Amino acid sequence: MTRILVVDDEPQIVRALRINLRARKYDVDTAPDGASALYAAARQHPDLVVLDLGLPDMDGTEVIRGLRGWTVIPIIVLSGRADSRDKVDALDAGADDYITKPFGIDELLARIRAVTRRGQAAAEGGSTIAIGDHTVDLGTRSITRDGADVRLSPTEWRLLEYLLRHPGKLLSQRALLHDVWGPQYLTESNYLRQYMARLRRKLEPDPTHPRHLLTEPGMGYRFRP
Amino acid sequence: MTRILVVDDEPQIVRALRINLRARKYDVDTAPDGASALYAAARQHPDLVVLDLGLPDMDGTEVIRGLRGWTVIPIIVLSGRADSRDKVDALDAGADDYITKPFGIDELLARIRAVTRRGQAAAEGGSTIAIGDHTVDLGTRSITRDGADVRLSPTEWRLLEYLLRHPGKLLSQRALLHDVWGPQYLTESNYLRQYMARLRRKLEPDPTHPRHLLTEPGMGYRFRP
DNA sequence: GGGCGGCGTCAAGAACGCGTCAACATCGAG
DNA sequence: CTCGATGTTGACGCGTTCTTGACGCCGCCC
Repeated sequence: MTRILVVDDEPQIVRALRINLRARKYDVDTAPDGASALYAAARQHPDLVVLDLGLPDMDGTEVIRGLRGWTVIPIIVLSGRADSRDKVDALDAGADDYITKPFGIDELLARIRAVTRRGQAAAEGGSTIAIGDHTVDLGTRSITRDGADVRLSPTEWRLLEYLLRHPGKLLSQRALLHDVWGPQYLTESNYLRQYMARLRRKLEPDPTHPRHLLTEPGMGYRFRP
Repeated sequence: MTRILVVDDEPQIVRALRINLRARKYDVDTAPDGASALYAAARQHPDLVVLDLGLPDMDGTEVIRGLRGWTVIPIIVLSGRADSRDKVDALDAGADDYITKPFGIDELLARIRAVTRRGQAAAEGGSTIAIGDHTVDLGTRSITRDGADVRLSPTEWRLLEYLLRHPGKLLSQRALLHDVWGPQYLTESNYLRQYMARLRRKLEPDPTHPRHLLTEPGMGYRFRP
């Protein structure tokens, strides 16, 4: 879950944000001033900071600089002043986005989505799937087994990807042949036997007794996570 | 140098942006409508797009989606409407930032700096990358191997940079050709073989058994840190 | 129990992708 | 103009992958 740190000294705004963000399944921490914000950030490692510039104890850009000294997590600035100077200062200090009060909650949510989406894309892009003692990463198209790489041919990859994208589901031979080889190969069950065997040799601990790449006689195949 | 594509149908705005951005040492391309914007982006590979939502030929969010289909470069949206709905739509379509007209040029510049800084931080992290016994610095475009410099041609640099900016990820031949040579070279796999060989001769300890610039037969290439 | 279809396995030729070499074109500097 | 560096093409050989056929095993049904 995404953890958001809200920094603002006005209780009613903090309350409104907390309610709205929690409703969207975000995890929310709050801090009323700059010092406690820096402390909370170091302690809780939020995934994103929503920061009001008008804090009682220190200037908002100081908080930004304090965070940027050790982390690159996104910072979205709230401010009551639409003054261009403030925006420039905050963004140059390291803020990722700047919203002027009064703002719509849906705009804030959209900007949160934009900022976190970017972070996730940079971090990985694809989740990783465990199959036996192998780790399959569909994003980078790589498979590792205790450090060593396992190489797959293009056809092997297409077949494995189709299986992994429908975990637990029974996939008919026709469906597999259609999506991996194409509509004119619907009867070539030879290929399927051939390449399922290859995948098992490369991925199953005991290829003759598969535990994840299962055969459903007369029907098709199934990937069991 | 950072290359910026400005998309707007109002000549005076385009002119003002061009002058101001050029003064800040940005490289500026322009496009008056959505179709030519998509064409120019595919052709010139800008590092950032400044996009006006009110285009004559197509909706701004359509342009965003068209770009997001193949690239992750930052997109900053300009709009005359402060309507919250428009902001949400644009950001959810894939925009990185949203500025309402009228805006101050210094605010735009600050947001450009914020967005490009983020991209660089996400891409490099430490700016210097080790590959074998060589040290590659993407910031200064230099490579050293125990004191001695290694020289690369412009095309070799573009190819190496694209590989290094996606460490561990499988990069298809199409993607590499598109981003290094351009969209009209998608089938010229000759170039790829030629220049991968050059990079390996210059960077790999044993070019015939590459340890970092790997080939995935039938699929593409991969940089292993 | 015998026939039958589905499945796993092996083997071998065909097709394809890739690395490499060599030659030519282009372009800017001296 | 000459020269060197860089980009552009074509061709060849080798290894991998794809394709195809055949065989044996097993469970199911008649």
